[in-house]
Amino acid sequence: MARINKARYAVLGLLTLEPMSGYDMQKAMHKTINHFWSESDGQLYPMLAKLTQEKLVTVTEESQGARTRKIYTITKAGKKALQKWLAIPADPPSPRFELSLKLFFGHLAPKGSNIKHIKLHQHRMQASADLCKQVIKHLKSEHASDPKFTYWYLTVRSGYLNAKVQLKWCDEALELLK
Amino acid sequence: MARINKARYAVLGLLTLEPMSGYDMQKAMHKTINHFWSESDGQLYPMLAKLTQEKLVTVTEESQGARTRKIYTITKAGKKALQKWLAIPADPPSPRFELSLKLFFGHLAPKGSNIKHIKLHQHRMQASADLCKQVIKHLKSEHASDPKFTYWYLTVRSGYLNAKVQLKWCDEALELLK
DNA sequence: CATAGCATGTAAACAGTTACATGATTAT
DNA sequence: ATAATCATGTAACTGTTTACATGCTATG
Repeated sequence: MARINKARYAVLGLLTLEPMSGYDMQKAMHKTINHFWSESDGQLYPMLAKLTQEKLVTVTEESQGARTRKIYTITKAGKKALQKWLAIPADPPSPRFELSLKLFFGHLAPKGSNIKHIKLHQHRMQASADLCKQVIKHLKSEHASDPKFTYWYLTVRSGYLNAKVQLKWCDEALELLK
Repeated sequence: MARINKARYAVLGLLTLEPMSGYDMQKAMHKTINHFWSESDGQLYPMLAKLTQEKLVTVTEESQGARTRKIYTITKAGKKALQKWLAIPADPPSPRFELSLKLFFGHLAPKGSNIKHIKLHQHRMQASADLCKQVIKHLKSEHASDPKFTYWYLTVRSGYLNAKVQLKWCDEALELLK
């Protein structure tokens, strides 16, 4: 079975929101899909170039003085490719939870390090839950009538529930280990 | 900052349980750390060879007739390397939830495909929750007095809670989309 | 005039998957 | 006999991160 490159669809998807530059896309990623998807800079620009070559996006250069921005726009073919991918069932995820891996061998770890790891995780999950809560609030007040609202909401809701249940797990874990 | 190869520590960690062959390790992975960690075959054998070269593990060949098995044993240096890694805080995970990515652009998807994806996810999460439940039961009856018990339990407990909250999310999502 | 942010990209190295290749042993 | 499982590995490809490289523009 051929492997499917998902970075390309993340990029194509973002370009359906509006035409933008590579730099814009970095920021857009952080504002939108960051809870459940991430691409590194090193992937982004080469992917945009590749998609241009494949005619799934087009470029227009916009210059402001000496500086030029390359604005990418998705083509009809690009949108079709995205829609085709959207219909394909997701691969079963192959999980990589470093914390669990460390904890599984926790009896070999130096004293206190397990608890330290869990407290760090707790801190991150609290931040994630707070952020999701904020995003949901923002979505409800600004985008409630948008046809995309339900879909956007569901992704953030998933992030929120995950963070919350991880916080619950942290409490249990700290109780058990102390 | 240098990147840390985690596959090597998964391998070293499994070898602390008991000496085993590459083939054994594949099975051991499925029985133990599969809920939160996975390595492909293509990683495993080269990694064992590499670790041998670095003297973090040793090999002894065991022959049964014409067939030979290579049994790997962790060395003192290997155990030290593992313990050192166990003390290092985990990297913040960079999430890759394909389902969320698809759903985020769900308004562009063909009719019914979003719901199909969620139902598949629901099915997988139910299977995962059931498996975790079974593993917990097994742990409690067979390993309750093992000093590793608490750590093993916590990893499975995390998997169970995650699966459960995802099932809750599936219910909400299906309700919203129907 | 220094600093932060805007803007685009490349190169090297490493990680990871898939498919291929080979052959022995055990159970049906 | 034949199928499943034991057993070890390689090669090719693709994905991904990190660090590097360059230079402009706005703000204090």
